[in-house]
Amino acid sequence: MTDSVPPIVSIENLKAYEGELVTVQGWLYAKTGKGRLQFLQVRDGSGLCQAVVFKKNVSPEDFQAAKELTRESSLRVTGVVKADERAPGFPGGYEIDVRSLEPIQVAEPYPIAPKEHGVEFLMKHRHLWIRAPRQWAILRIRANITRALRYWLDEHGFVNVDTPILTPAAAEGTTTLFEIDYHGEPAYLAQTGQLYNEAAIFAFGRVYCFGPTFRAEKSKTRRHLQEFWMLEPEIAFCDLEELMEVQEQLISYVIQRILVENALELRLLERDLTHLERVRPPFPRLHYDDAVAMINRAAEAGEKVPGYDETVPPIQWGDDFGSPHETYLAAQFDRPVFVHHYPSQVKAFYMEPEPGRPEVCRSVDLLAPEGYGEITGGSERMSDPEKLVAAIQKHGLPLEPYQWYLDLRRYGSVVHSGFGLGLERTVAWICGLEHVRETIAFPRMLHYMRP
RNA sequence: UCCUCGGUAGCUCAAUCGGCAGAGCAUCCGGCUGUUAACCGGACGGUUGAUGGUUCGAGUCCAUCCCGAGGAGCCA
Repeated sequence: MTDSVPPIVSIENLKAYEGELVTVQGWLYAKTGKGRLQFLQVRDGSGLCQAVVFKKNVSPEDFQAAKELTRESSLRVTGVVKADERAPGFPGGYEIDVRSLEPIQVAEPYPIAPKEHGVEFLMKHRHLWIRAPRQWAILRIRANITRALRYWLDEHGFVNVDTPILTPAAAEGTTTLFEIDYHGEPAYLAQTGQLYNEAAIFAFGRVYCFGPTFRAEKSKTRRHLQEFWMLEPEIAFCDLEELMEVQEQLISYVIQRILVENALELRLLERDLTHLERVRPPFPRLHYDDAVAMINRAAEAGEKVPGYDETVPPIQWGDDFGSPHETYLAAQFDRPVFVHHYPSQVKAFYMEPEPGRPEVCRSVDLLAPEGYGEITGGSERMSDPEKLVAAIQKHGLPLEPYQWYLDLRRYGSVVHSGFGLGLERTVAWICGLEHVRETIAFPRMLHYMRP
């Protein structure tokens, strides 16, 4: 068997082949030449490892080929796996002592150097930028967050029901929507699947949808995209308190799983893990009344908003929080915090008013720590048909398009609740990123959709 | 939509008071047996975002526009 062809192995599995002859196929991330020695850093999608080409160990042709390889050239290298503390890469610690190599394509000069670049340049080369180690780590974590979210829901009796992306009207009647031509009739890209989820719970009990949503808002901040992915669970026979329990269980599960399964990626991102390790139930709960009092106490004392370089602005009871308010509130806790019972006037029409205190509703937002802002928003839904009709009219919305939605309250209405989780903000928080644009392979931002 | 900052070599940036357009990296050539964004020597590299104006002279000052970044509002 001495003439057998060496196996093609993944870099993440190199360790298992120590001392053996293997082939790795991938792309050249970086190269350092040193006379009769060439260090090749090879990526294959699963990781990155160093391949060492000694002139005396390979044919003259192969050594010359190694010298002529450019960054991002595709290649196969065959050699013996050796443990070496000096070997860079991820997982790292193992390198390939090359015996032969086969360039597949020698790449043209690569525009992205392994050093500092500006945001504009990198975004224009997003199709190439995603090859970089940091982006690789982020997008792998994103994929695993998605997997963990779905896994937890699937294991807890939720049925995945996909909701439409093309919709006839605004679901909440608030935010700006992208309009398209639906065979002569105006239609809109969905900003939420919630109303359809509410129909689905009467068939399946617990459901979730998970897909892209669209907001045509002129938002240009580190927390906003025009197209983002939202996970929306909806649960029958569930009130506000139970809704918060579901959220803290789900989010804690995801984070603890990422800490274990993506330790390598988090290390690559140099993420401070102490914040994430604390994310376990229960999360603190803060009533809107108390939040307002906290903010105004801080405003009076002239406290600074962390990372904002301005003092906490005062707030009137009944107003929604601005970004500085949310950032200040979240900074007062060492884990995500629920803020519940917002004023009804600043929330959507379908949220259940608090019995005996209709000026507030049974709504809840989850604020992530470290300034990442609102990552979920949800509520107990109004279940009484007459109250819902009144709420729709009070918000100045037409009744006719909501007839099917009102049907849900006519045929076996029950207490139910749901929430939406912004995937990109969650990824940014877990990865410790400055901006959500790096949390999705091809972000859609204000006036920016190429590539 | 509003506020603030920015646009100079492929990339990251410098250029004093308005006075010769510069450096590092990348690329190419040569050297080096343990490099980690290697190092040493050499070469190549410019419509200073666009248009108009002020001036003997504009990267620099003025006006308008284009593009980008951060923030506000709104939201996940």
